[in-house]
Order: sequence, then structure tokens, then C-alpha cells
Amino acid sequence: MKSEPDVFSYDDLVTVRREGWDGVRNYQARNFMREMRKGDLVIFYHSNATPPGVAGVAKIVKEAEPDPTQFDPSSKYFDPKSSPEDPRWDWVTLAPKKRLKFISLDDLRAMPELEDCRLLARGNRLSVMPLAEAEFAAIVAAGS
DNA sequence: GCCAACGTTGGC
DNA sequence: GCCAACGTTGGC
Repeated sequence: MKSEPDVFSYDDLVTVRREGWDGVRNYQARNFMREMRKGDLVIFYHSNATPPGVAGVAKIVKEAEPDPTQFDPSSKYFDPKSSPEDPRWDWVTLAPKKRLKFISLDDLRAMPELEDCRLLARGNRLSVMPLAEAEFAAIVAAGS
């Protein structure tokens, strides 16, 4: 899962201890969140950072449910086409699991285990995407 | 259903 | 700030 650290960093997750992952407004990303189960582990990636890269591991502590910001007109994530009766967007709740030694995007690209990783695919802009077990393990190993 | 216009993401 | 990628919107 990607986050811009200026907005919400891994350190912020450690500070607040749990966080509803608001603002996902892409159906594919939403569907991936719906597949997540309590206890699943997540690689926390800092996008739009200098440099971008992986900051840590988080875990799912609450499964997908409607993202309340979609109903809030004062939120920048407000969606006038959504309603509590027929919610369109979900969030999951994350907690920190393990901080990793920072792994820059350059370092990730240098890892042979990640050759086919979606995260590194050209043009990929999804903020939530699945990782293969081996990819996940390789990233954790690189940051441990 | 097609597709041009537009907006967003995110690396650089 | 630029720009490639690509999802969404809306006219037709």
C-alpha cells in the first residue's frame, strides 16, 4: 500500500497506532482491499518522496468497511454520488507491525525477486496491490 | 459503445 | 515543473 509520507508516513502510523486507510477512490484498489483479511501483512510504501521506497510492514486489524470520508462534504474525499445506503468506497484499518530499514525504489528495482512485481511495473499507479508471498518475503528480508 | 478531453498519480 | 500512464467523464 502506498502513502505519501508528507501526508501520512510510516512514522505517523506508529504514532497513531491504527489508521483507517481513507481516500482510495479507484475500484481496482478498493477490490484489493476487500480481499484483505484480518492479520494480513502489508508493505508500506512511501510514494512521492525523496527517495520513494519501502518504510515498514503493517498489518490489517479491521477488514473493509465503508470509508466515512465519502459521505463528508467537508472532506476532499467526498463523493456526492455515494450514499450510506449504497456506499461506493471502502477502507481497511492498519496498524504498524515492523519498521524496516528503508529500501529505496532503486534498491527494489535491483532485486531479482521483484522482477515481475506489480509495484515496479511501468505506469503502475494503483495505490493498493497484491504481492506474491516470495516478493513480500524478499522485501522484508532486504529491510531486516 | 466509442473516444476525446480531462484529471490524477508519481517518478524524475 | 514536466510528462507518461491511465482511469473517468460525458457528448455523440
